[in-house]
This record gives sequence, C-alpha cells and structure tokens, in this order.
Amino acid sequence: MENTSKKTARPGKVKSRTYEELWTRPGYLIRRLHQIHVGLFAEECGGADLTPVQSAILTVLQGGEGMDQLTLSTSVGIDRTSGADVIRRLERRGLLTRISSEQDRRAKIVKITVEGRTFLKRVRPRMARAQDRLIAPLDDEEREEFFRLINKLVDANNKASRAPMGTV
Amino acid sequence: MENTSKKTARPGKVKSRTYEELWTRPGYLIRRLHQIHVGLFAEECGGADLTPVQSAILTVLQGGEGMDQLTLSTSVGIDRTSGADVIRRLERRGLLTRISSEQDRRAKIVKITVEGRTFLKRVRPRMARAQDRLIAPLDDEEREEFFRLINKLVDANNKASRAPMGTV
DNA sequence: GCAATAAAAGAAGTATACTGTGTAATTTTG
DNA sequence: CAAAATTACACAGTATACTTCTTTTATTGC
Repeated sequence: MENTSKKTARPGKVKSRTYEELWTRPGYLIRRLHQIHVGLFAEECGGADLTPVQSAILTVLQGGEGMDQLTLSTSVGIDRTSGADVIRRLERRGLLTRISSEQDRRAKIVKITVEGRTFLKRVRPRMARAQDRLIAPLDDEEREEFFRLINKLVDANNKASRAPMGTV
Repeated sequence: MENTSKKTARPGKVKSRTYEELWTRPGYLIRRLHQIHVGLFAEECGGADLTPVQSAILTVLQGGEGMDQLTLSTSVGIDRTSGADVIRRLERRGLLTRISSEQDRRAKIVKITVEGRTFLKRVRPRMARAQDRLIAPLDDEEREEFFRLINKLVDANNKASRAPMGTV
C-alpha cells in the first residue's frame, strides 16, 4: 500500500505489536513479498513455463546425481506430495526422468536429462533477473542485512515449518 | 538448512549474485519464510479453521463497513478470483454475508456478521501468537530493521505484483 | 523365518493464488 | 440515445502446498 493508513499511521516504530493493521503483521508482509516474487518470476520466466519451485528442483538435480523424490523434495524445502506433483510435471516435459531404484523398489530415482540441463542453462539469466529485480530497491548494505535477517528467521524457525529442510 | 553447503560456503557476504545456491536466492528464502509462517499460523489457528488470508479478510471487514468483493480483495492484496474463493468459504461458515448492492447490481456487498466479529475476537490472541513466534528469533533492533526492509521491498515492488494493493 | 514396523510413493481432498474466458450491468462516448 | 468501454462477478483450468489414507516394499525384532 502506498496508500491510506500506512502513510498516515506508520510511525517508523511499531511498539505495541497488536497487529491490528495488516501491514504491521510480519506474516502478512512476507505473504505479499512472496506474491511479488512469484509475479516477477513469472514475468521473467513465464514465457519458458518455469516456476520458482520447478527452478529449485532442477537446480538441485543439476548439482548432484539422481536422488529419490523425498530427498529431492526435502532439499528444496517442500512437502513430499507437493514435490511429487512438480516432479511429475517436469517429467512430462522431458526435463527429468523418474526410474524405479534397483536397490529399493519403493523408491523412484529422479535424474535431470540433457534437455533439462540445456533448458536450465538457457533460463538461468532470466531467473537471475527476477532475483535481482526483487532486491533492487535495497542498496548493498541493506541487502546484506536483509539476507542476514531472513536467513536467521528461516534457520531458527525451520523446525516449525511443515516441510522442514535438511532433515534427511 | 542448518546443513551441507550453507554452513561451509556461506561467506557472510554474497558478492557475486549468481544465485547458484538456493539459499542465496532472495525469492527462495522468502518462499521458505512464507511456508514457515503458514505452518506457524496453522499450528496456532488451525484448530479454529482459520488461514492467514481469511484472517486478513475478516480484519479488513471488521474495521470498515461493507464493501464489494474487488475492493475487499484488493485491500488484502490478492487477486479478485482468489478473494472470491476465500469469501465464499467464509460466507458458508456464516462469518460474513454477501448481498447484491442496490446501487450497482453487478456488485455484491460483503459484510462481517456478528458471528464473524465474535470469532475474530476469539482467535485474535492466537493470530498474534503466530506473528510473535515468527519474529521471535530477532531482537528488538533487528525487528525494526526487518520491518523497514520488507516494507521497502513490498512498497517498491508493489506494482510488479500480480495483485497490486491499493489500486482501488 | 515371520510378523510388526517403518519408509517411499500414490491417490484423494482442501486451500491459496493465479490466468483466461464469458456474462451481465453500468458508464462513457460518439 | 445507441454503441463501446469498463466493471464486477462467475466458472474453468493450472500450480503450489498441504492433509489423510492406502499400497508396496524393506527392515527389524523375536
């Protein structure tokens, strides 16, 4: 909102924390910023039919060798079923393969394909542009501080998340 | 991740901005923090069957008089169709009413009910607890700075969002 | 060895949050 | 005043992100 209550009422300091106004609620601001990121990402990468989570999945696969769906979902920080949805869509597009493991026939090993690697290389600059635009309003010092604070929040609250990262 | 690459590689300063690692992508961190907030909110308010967006809708209605669905959705910062979904669900639960306007028969005027007000009063402490827990890892000074930075990002990027706020 | 347990995945269901299309009502314009 | 543009909503479809329940496969305990 560059409007109404915010401009008049925002005191620079919020001391009470009664969260009566939406824009004083951290969760609300984070949801808005998340929406904004999704919007920016779609603007840059939508033409390539790539979403932030799809990009994260492919990025993780690019680095390591194949892994099962649960490990992959967890390393991206999403629930196993949400991950399965994304992985299935990427498989349909030929960007990765899902092959039953020989060792453990319950597990399906996910691997990025050559097409997947090519695709990722092609869209990387657009992905980076979306990230750049998101933090463009901050100067260098503010960016460092923002990264520090958000990392602190994510790390400390990680256990509270419904899909905690790094627990595999 | 209090794991793998982050601990070893995180240099305190990220200068290159190549976004090769997930945790160096602002969009990724914001998505994680958003998930965490949703998780915390569900933990506190899930028993009352209340989501963050539902809470935002009811909060806006509580303050003013009735308004049409688009104005309501916009003031919460979501798309009109997403808003319509949420509003329909809240109507089904009797927490608000949707009545066709006399002045403009295209519009449906949304008003909070007495049950809605009672409900909101009852869950307010739990909502506040979710917000408190989210920013608990930060000290007072860090909180002020976090609010300042995230407000700056939201304000500056608002236009880029798919559902810009305050444009009504 | 076999039953109990645990783990990986699938399927169904819900909520959020969009896009796009279509419809009805209102307002603006020629 | 009639055509055109705009507005408010509804509906269908997609993607993310969960929950819960079930099936299949591995591991473990006895």
